Amino acid sequence: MIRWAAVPEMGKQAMNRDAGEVKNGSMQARVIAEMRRRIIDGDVAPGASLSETVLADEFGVSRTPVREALKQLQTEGLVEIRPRVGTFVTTPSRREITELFEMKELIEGAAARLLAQRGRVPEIDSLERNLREADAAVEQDDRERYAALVQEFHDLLIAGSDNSKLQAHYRILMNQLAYSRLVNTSLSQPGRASQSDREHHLVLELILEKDGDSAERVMREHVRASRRALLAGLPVDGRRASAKPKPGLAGS
Amino acid sequence: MIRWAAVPEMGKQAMNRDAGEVKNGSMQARVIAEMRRRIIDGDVAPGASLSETVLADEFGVSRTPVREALKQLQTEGLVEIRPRVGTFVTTPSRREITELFEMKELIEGAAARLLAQRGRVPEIDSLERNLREADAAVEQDDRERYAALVQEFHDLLIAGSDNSKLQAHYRILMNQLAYSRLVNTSLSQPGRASQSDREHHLVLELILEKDGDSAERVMREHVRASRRALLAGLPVDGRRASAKPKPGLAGS
DNA sequence: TCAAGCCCTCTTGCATGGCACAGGACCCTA
DNA sequence: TAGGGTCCTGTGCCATGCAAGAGGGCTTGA
Repeated sequence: MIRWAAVPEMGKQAMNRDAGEVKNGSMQARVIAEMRRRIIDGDVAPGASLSETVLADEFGVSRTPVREALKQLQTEGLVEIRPRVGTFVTTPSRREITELFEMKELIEGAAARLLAQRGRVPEIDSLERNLREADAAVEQDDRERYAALVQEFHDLLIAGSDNSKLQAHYRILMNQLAYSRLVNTSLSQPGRASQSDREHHLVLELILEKDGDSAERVMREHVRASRRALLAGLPVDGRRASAKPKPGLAGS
Repeated sequence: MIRWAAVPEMGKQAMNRDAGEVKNGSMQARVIAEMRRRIIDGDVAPGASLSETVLADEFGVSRTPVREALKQLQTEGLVEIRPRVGTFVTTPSRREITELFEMKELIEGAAARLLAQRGRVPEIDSLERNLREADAAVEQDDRERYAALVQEFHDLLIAGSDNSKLQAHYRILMNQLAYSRLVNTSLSQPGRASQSDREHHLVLELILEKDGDSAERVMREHVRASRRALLAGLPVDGRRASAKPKPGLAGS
C-alpha cells in the first residue's frame, strides 16, 4: 500500500528524502511522523488525551520537541490543543465528514480533469496496470487487495494532476478522514467493489479520450457513490470507525 | 522593545482554523498573527531572513514562542525553515502561482455551486449589497475601493459555501498567494474592473437561479480571466508583486 | 593575484526548570 | 446528607542554557 510518508510542510520542496523511513535527524520530525501514523491508523483512540510528559518519556526526548510536534499536528487537524487543559485526538463530527467528502469530490474531480488535459503521461500507464490488477482482485473477491488498489488508483490520479498544491491539500484531507481505514467500510457494502471498479474504468476511459469535463463529472459522481456506500456502513453517530462510542459525550 | 504594543490592531479576525474559538492570549498566538500579517502585507520582503533571536527581542519574548510561531507559519506555507541555517519568507515561483490559481478556481467554483444549492441565505443579501457598491465604485473609477469590494465578494462567496474545511483551505491558499496585494495588479489592466464587475453579476444571477452547474462554470471562467489579467501585469520572473513591470513580456 | 583550507561566529535543535491556570478531590460547615 | 469553598495535582506556557551544524571570512600557501 502506498502511503505518503509524511506531510512535513506545504512549502516548496515536496519530498527531499526519497520516501521510506524518515531518517531525518530531527527528533520532532520523528515524533510527528510516528504520532501521525498512530492517529491515522487508529492506534490511539479518538478523543484520547496526549500528554506532553508521557510522550516525551516514551520517545526518550524532552517535552520541547513533543510540544512542537503536537502543535504541527494541530494545524493538520489531527489533534486539538485546549490551552491549559491538554491535547486530544480530534474526532470529526458527521458534519465534518460530509465537508471532507465534499472537498474530496472537488479535488479528485479536478485531478481527473487535469490529468485528462495532460495527455499520455506515465501515471496513465500505472492507472491501466492498476485497473488490470483490480479486475483480477474483484474476480477473486479479494477485498483487501482491492482496497489497496483503490487507494493506489486515487493516489495515482492525484499524482497525475501534476499540481503540488493540490496534492498537499489532498493529503491533509485524507489524513483527517483517516481514509485508509474507511475504505474497507465502504467496500463492505455488497456489490460495491465491482461497481467501484466499473466507475474507475469509466473515469480512465474518459481521461484517455482527453474529455476533461466528463472525466471530472464522472469522477465526482464516483466519489459521491463511494461516500454513500461508506456512510451506509457506518454507525449512526458518525464518529471515526474505531468504535468504542463514548456514552457520556454531549450530543452534536 | 515592546514594539508590538505600538501596533494598534494586529489581527482583525482570528483566522484560527477548525472553528477554534481560542481567543488565545498566548504570546505565540500574537506572534503568529503579527508575522502572518507582515508577510501577507509585504512588510517583510520575500526571501528575507527571519531570525528567532531578533524576533524574540523585538516582541519582547523568549525564543521559544517565536520558534513555535515560525513552525506554524511553515505549515501554512508562508516561511521556509532550513535546519541549522535559518527561516526565510517563501517566494512562490511562477509555477506555484499557477498551481495556486488552479486551486483558487477550483474552490471558488465549488463555493458558487454550493451557495446556489443553499437557496436564499444571508450571504446572498450581502453579495447583492456588495455588487451595488461595486457598481458605484466602477462608475466613479475608484479602483482602490473596488479592489476591497472584490475581496469581499470572494470572501462572501466562500463563507456562503457553508463548508468550514473549504474555507480553511481557501484561506491558506490566499495567504500563500498574498492575494490581497495581487488584486491591485490585476485591476490595473485597462477595462478589467468593469469586466470583473460584469462577471460577478453573472455569477450571482446564476446563483439566484439555483443553477449550480452554470454558477460553478462561470465562476471558474471568472477566476481564469482574473488570473490572465494578473499575470499580464506581473514581471516575467513571476515573483511576488514588487511592482516592477518589465516590458518584454513572454507570450502566454 | 588567486585558490584552498581552517576557524570563528551565527544559527537553530534540544534539555531543563519555573510559573500560572484548570479541574477535580477533599474537607468543612450547615 | 448536601452544599460550597479550598487545596492539590496535572497541564500547557515560557525562559534560559548548552551543543551541534552551516556559512562566511580570514589566513596561508603557491
